[in-house]
This record gives sequence, structure tokens and C-alpha cells, in this order.
Amino acid sequence: MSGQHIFAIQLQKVRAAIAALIAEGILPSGIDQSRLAVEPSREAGHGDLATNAAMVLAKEARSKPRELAEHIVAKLRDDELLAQVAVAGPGFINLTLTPAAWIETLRAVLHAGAAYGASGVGKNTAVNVEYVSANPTGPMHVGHCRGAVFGDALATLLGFAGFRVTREYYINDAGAQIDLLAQSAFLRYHEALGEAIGSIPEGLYPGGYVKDIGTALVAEYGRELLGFPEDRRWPIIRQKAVELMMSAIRDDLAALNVKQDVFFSERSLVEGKNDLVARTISELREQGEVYQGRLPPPKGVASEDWEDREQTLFRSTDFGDDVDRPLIKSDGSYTYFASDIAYHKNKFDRGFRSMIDVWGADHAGYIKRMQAAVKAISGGTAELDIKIVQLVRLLRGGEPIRMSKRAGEFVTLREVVDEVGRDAVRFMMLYRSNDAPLDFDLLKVIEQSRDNPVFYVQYAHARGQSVLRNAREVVSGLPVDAGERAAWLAAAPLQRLEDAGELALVKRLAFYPRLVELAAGAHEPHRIAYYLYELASEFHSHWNRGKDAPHLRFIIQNDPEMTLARLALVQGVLIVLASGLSLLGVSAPDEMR
RNA sequence: GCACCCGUAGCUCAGCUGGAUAGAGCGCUGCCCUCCGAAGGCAGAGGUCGUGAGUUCGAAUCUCGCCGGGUGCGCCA
Repeated sequence: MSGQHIFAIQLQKVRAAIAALIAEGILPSGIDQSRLAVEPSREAGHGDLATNAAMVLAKEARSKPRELAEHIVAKLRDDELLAQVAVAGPGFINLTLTPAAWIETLRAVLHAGAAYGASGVGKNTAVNVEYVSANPTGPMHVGHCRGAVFGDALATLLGFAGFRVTREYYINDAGAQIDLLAQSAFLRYHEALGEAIGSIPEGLYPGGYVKDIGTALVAEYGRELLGFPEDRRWPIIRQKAVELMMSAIRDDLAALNVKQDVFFSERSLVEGKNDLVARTISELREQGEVYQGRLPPPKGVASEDWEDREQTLFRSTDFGDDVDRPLIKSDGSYTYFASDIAYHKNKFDRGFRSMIDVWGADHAGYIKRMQAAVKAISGGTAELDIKIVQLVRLLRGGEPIRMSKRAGEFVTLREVVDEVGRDAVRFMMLYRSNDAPLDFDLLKVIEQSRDNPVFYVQYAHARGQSVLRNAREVVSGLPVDAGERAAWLAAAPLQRLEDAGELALVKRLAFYPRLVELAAGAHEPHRIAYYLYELASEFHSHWNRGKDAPHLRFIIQNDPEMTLARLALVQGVLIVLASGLSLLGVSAPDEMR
């Protein structure tokens, strides 16, 4: 467990110093320490770490920040891991660690191996992450990529940070779109039986993949379905269609290395004796959150078919939404929102108090009502965070790729993965905040150069592995297995690492556990991607210094001890690169071909 | 009309939940291959963080108002 990383250790010392000052009466007891932080210094001249302690506490302590800082510093001075402690600026306390402290950090990285950076902040809290949830009416298209990769990486990240994660997919198998799919499939069933069907009518699904459902139905039922009464025929077709579509979607997800634990059927909410949607609505009605009423027509949109009518509404305005939301359609069936409330109620009943939904940009308008609903069904005890992934613009060599949804011409997820590989897709989808729109250029992401971050980071890993391979000629007994090798190298004379560039790399490795906690806490996996790019950059840079300054190379022919120490550093970098890449679901290659 | 997202270098974007002199890539200028992978590296130029106020020791970051761009707006999913 790694709560014991360098920042946490120093923070504890600062807290201890504050406790001592409270005991001495210099600080009032019960002073608010919630904003206290130990952070890496942003400037090289400001030491390694800095704490804002004096500035945060000064007001309540009624003293000047710099004076208070001196008091704290006095308590920290005799720490053997601290080379220097200084007050600076408006009252920062800058901490400079001894080289020995950093050496120990590297040793800890090597001992921890693949577990380095794993955290317990999640305290094994159950979190439900719902993502993809693409309609089972066709294969996944490129627009689904981003949410899928984002949700998958976020789930992995949360798991690494000590949460108990359930990855979930909500199958929209109950709406009108499934009826349309079934009708489309029935048409193709006729076709598969040899009948001429002409062109596909407007509104039905024209895609060629529907043919497969038709032929599958023929294979299973022959001509039998034609004679079935409708109430028997349609459920069969619907079920078969959803089954085949979901199977295709699972294959697509596998191609992208996206994993899910639970596939939850919308239909299952209302099937059988228990209509969970009805039950949820009546519970909300008992709470006074559901009523019969009228909504004002939306302004600014020309809606000619607006018809004022009384309907069943959820009082989402009680929980911060802009207007109340309908739960039952004019034909008596549930709205999608009603099903969704019941679905989240189901998650709540399964014990989840922390839920994350990953949605596409076009659903942003639904955030407030869904969060309102979760507050209502949980009595305010559950939290729902909704992450919106913005649109991806698909390019080829700078030219936008045109897609027409109406004509059914869309680029499928599979086509993209087949063309550029899953690593490129995954990394690029994560190399951007989810809030920012993204240009994805099919030619650029397979370029082997620095402006392709995927390649750049993977190359750093391959380069490190290459160094270890080459080192076998100088160092005898270097284990091939990564885990064994790390443990073996932990015993190297690490104190030989004295160069500033080497220590800078160690410092960056030391930040990784904290990064994991920050990124997990903020639900922002893209921070991992950026960090990896920076680490790779620093590694490439240091590697290159060995050109002009041969004594800085990792492998020193006549100095096996120095070589060992530096190999340990390379191994540490590799551990973190591989760990970060695995959080993103991207491979860490041993060589690039 | 309302809500949400965005506005940071010429371009594409980071900015570690309020910290010290705002960063990276591309592009531009000039360098570095007898040498662990040049598939790379070094240096330079380039900024009123859209704008105006407010909050405080301190704001790109928080609040409010404007300006500009995007998305959505009863019963579609």
C-alpha cells in the first residue's frame, strides 16, 4: 500500500510540527488544517517539495505567515531526510530532500514493482461505472470509441486507487428502436426466404448487418415464423436481434480491449412480476415527487406539433433541475427517463452509493435531471458523477471524413481499430480532457515521431528495454523476468546516482502515486496520459545526454556498479511507464518494429 | 429565451481542485549522428490566460455581468 509516498510522509511531518506548536500554545487547538498540502515545487529553485501550511494557518492563528513558517521550520530542521528547509515568498516552506531520500524512493519503486502507485484511498468503496451503453441496433461506430475508452480507463484507474469497481453496460433493449430493428429484421427474414423486398422503407434500419439477423432466423425457424401470431413472433425476433447485435458489440469492445462486468438489460426492469419502473414511480409519488401537471412549451424552438396536455411529471426542480420531467408518454409507455430512474434505483439497491455515468456530448442536457433523480431515489445518500465526452472529429491527413447518419454511412469502430490499432485509438482518446472536443487523424496517429504521443511513450519503454538487453554484456546475472530483475536491481549501489538528470527522473517517479490519487479523485484519466508523455520526454532527454557526455550513459563498460545503479533507474522508469500504460489499456512494447 | 461545455503562444491543447517568474507539441530560426535506437535531442523567438468587476495574503483556476464559439431544450433513444 502506497499511502506512504513521499508527499504523504512529509505531510505527516508537517502535521506533527503543527501538533507540537499547538501543544506549545503557539497555535490554537482545533485549528482548521483541511487546506494543508505538501506539493511538488514547480520551480527548481524552490526545493523539491513545498507546503502552504504557514499561509493557510496564519489567519486563524493571528500571526504573520512568514513568522509562523519559521516556527514550523524550526520543528522540521533536524530531519535527516531533509537537506534544507527554507521559508520563501509569502510564506511557503520549501523542503529539499537529501539524495539519500530519493534513492530510497527509487528502491521502493523497485520493490513494489507493478504494484507501485497502487493506492488505498478508495477504501474499497463500491463504485459503479457505466459506459458505452450503445444501442443494440447496429455495430459500434467511431463515435462510441471515446466513451468506451474513457470509461474503461477510468474504471481501471479507480480500481488501482483502491475502489471496488463494477463496469457496467446498459442495454437499451426496450424502446421503440428495438421494434424498428425487429421490423427491419423481419423484412430481411423475408429476403432470406427468397422473397423480393425492394428498397428498405424510410425509418427502418438499412444496414447490411440486419441481413445476418434474417438469415439467422431462417436457420433457426425456417418458414415457421410466418405462421406465428404477432404476439408470439415479435418477441422472438426482438430477442434474436438484440442477442446478435450484442454479440457483435461485445466483439467490437474486445477489439478495443474494453472490458465490462455487467450487461444490464433495460427490458429486465419491467419483465416478470416486478415492474421496477412502476414501483419506482409510485415510491416517488409517495414522497410527493411525482404529480400530474402541465409543462410550458419550450421557448426558442419552433415546435408545431406541441400539444398542451396533462402528464405524469417528476418534480426534478426540487433537486436543482430547470423544469419538471415527464415519466409517461402519451401512449402510456414509460419515457426513457423513467426507465433510467428505475435503473439507477436498481444500482442503488445493489449497494452503490457512488455512481459514474459516461455519456456523449449530446446528452449533456440530461445531467441535471438524472442527478436530481438519484438524489430523490437515494434520499441524498448516493452520488452520481456524469462525465461527458465531447465529440471526436475523424480526419485523414487533415481532411475531415464525411459521414452521413441518414444514409447509414458511418465509420465503424472496427474499421478504425483495424486501420490504426487499438493502442493508438486508446491513447489518443485519453490524451485530452474529456471536456474538450478531439480531432482524431488516422494518418497522424500511426506516424512514428514525436508529435505522435502514443508512439513517443511506447518508444521510451522500448528504448529502456533495449538498454536492459544491451546491458547483459556488461552485467552478468541480470534476470530476464521483469519482476525478478526489479528486485535484483533494488540491491544495486543506488547511491552512485548523483547526476541531477538522474535524480530528476527519480523525482518524477516519486510523483506517480500522488498522480494516481489525484487523477482517480478527479475522475480524469487523461492526467495519466500527460504524465506519461512528460516522463517519456524526460527519459529520452536524459538518454540523449549520453551522446555528448559518455560518462552519463546507462551502460559504463568498466564500471559495473555504476551500470547497475543506472539500470535500476531505467528499471524504475520502465515500471512506471508500463504501469501508466496499463491503466490506459495501452501495451508497453519491448521493442518497436 | 433557458441550461450546460468551451475561450491560455500563429495552430492543437495541458495547467496537479487558489500558490511563487503560465507550460508542451506542431509551425518558425539555428544547432547535434565514428557514440546504449537521430523513430531522437539542444537552444531561440512567440502570452494583457476573451473581457469588466468582485472574493483574499495570492486568481488562468472561485463568484457575478458582458462578448465570442459549440451542444441540448415535453412524449426520440
